[in-house]
Amino acid sequence: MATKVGIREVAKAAGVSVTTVSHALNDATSFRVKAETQQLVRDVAKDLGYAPNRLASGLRNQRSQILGLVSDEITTTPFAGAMIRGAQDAAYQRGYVVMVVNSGLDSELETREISMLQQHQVDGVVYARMYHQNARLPTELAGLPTVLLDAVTDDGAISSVVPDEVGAAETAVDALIRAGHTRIGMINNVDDIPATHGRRTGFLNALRRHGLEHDPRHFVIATAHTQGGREAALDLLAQPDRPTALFCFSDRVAMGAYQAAMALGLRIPEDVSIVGIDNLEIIADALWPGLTTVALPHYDMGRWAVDRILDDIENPGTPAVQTQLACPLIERGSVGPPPA
Amino acid sequence: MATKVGIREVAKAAGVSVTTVSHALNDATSFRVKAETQQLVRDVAKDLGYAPNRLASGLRNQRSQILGLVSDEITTTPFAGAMIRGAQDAAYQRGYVVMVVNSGLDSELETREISMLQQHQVDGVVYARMYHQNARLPTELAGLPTVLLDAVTDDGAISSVVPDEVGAAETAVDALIRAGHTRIGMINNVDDIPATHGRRTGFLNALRRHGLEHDPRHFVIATAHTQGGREAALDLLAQPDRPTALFCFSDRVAMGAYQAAMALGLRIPEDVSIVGIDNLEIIADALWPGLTTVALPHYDMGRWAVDRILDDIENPGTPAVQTQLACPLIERGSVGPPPA
DNA sequence: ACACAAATACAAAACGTTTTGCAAAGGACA
DNA sequence: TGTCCTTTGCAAAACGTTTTGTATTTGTGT
Repeated sequence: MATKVGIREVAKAAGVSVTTVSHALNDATSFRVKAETQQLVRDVAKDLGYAPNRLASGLRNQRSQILGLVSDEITTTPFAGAMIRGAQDAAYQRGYVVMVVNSGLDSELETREISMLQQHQVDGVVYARMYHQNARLPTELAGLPTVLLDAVTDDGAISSVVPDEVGAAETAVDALIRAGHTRIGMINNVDDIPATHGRRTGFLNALRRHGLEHDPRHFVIATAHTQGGREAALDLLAQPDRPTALFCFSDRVAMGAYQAAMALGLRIPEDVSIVGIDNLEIIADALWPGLTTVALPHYDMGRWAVDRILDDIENPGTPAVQTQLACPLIERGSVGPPPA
Repeated sequence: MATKVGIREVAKAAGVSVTTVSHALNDATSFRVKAETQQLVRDVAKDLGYAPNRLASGLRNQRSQILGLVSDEITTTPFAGAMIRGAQDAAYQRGYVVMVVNSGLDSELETREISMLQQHQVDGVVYARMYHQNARLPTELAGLPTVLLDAVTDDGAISSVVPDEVGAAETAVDALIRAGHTRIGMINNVDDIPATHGRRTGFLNALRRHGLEHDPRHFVIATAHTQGGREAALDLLAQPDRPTALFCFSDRVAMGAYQAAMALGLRIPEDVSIVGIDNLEIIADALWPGLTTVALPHYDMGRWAVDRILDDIENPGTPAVQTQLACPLIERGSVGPPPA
């Protein structure tokens, strides 16, 4: 087993001093080393399989090249996975690496975990809330480059990235309108969260923009899971002049709508069209026919967040910016023209 | 903004030397400091909000207190989330923190990412394969405490943890038998992976153990997603002496079985009972009635893996061990007695 | 009181880098 | 050939800890 190769081993092998090696490797200050020497050093380093010890360089530079990612809830949905992957991809491309902690709803635990991150001298942290709510940032994070993911602050003092909820809803409803529907129902969420309000106004916007009028009887509120969706859809579809299309708060709700349609003997999309939001592949792809839905950009939000942090690190003092990311339509088989 | 507080600030504030502070804080070597002095130092440290710089201590101790987690595929299912959470929880409890990288199927990228982890001097890595296959470990990992998660090596030279696939299948089928079923069908996966074989033998075991005979016409193979399950179940349930219960390779397959049953006008569980494997809440909870299924212990595997690594770090040379973790039955509403 | 042992605190070195201030070597011009 | 300037290489300090070897204090027994 080869003894550990550090910068001094490289220096010895190349017949130069460690200073020279350092300069050759970090070509920032590289007018101090002759081009061919630099090349030599690099070759030797590669030959020896040299890799810098980032504990040491981090200590010296006061920069760990580590980003923290604190998330409240990482399980139960694939969303967190996509977000982490986006963050990690972006970090990797810029030479950083991501430390993940998650604390559920235990905010004392969260505090301690943030402290761990700080002990490791993370250069910044993305603070992700899975349930897209207005959140206040833990005070411990003050002074550290931070961006909020899937949440916004009231004061706008810190950058944040969230899905464009109203745009998402408009996209979904537009798809229905484009297919020819004029009587469109919506099953919304009961919870008082940004998604609820955003998707409602998106729904109304789309209707208004196309000059369609909104029948309040076609707007119902349910708990945001499959069972809630089923019951709500049962209500909606049993009405005499039932809507010919349903815009559902989420894919899980949409799944309930499928069940209701099935129970009522209505075929999708021949008798009723359905569109959801989330693009939970595990559901949208599994339903029959496949569910047309609008994807939430978790991967992109993860990328955006770390890119923003790294920009801020490299160029401190950049003013905070609040971003909304677009939500693309994913077409499968659940929307068709309205029945004649 | 308070200037950064290091060990020397604490020392000055407490009126002692930095050595004393260090000894007081890491009570391992603590016969060298008087108990009350130790207490004093600790109080002062807490007052000042002192937190050690782990870059520095890691450098000195040759121990970073960081674990790497390399995963091939982190998105699309909630499994990875549960696994990460398990790993992170266990790590946190023992004072460690987890660095996550994921590389998809790009093995060259994986190599570079592992190199990043090593540059950060991770003390160990859990190498997770989401698709439970026999895997060989990247050679770069040699010499670093490592455990395989959801995969095993041929030579058994390195510790691993996987679900007890045959036990999982037995548990699922037992539930059916206990409810009184004697004609039980299985929809298995086509892919040549451990899960496929394990669940098949578990199925056969359970039948044999209860003296039930296995009707080959009640055993079908399908691609492991909803559509495959639907088609397979359609086959199975259209047979004249159709099985009264179906054991499905996965929850997604089971979802297909639901669709088939619905299409054939069979009620669940009155006309046919169904059980899956995975406990994908997003599906199992959403189906109607809820799907009885067997949970895959991803959270526990994550925990087990890091606990094993940390044991190995604290006590090097412990022989490798291959573990299978139990898979508990999660009862919902999809199994009942067979129709009269 | 004295010597000796035990208990406690301290200064300094080390971990692997980066970077600054200097010294040496090389080249050009007079 | 000598001086001066430019180019290139080196030694040493610093980042914030931990730990070893040693000095100092405190306490005990005679």
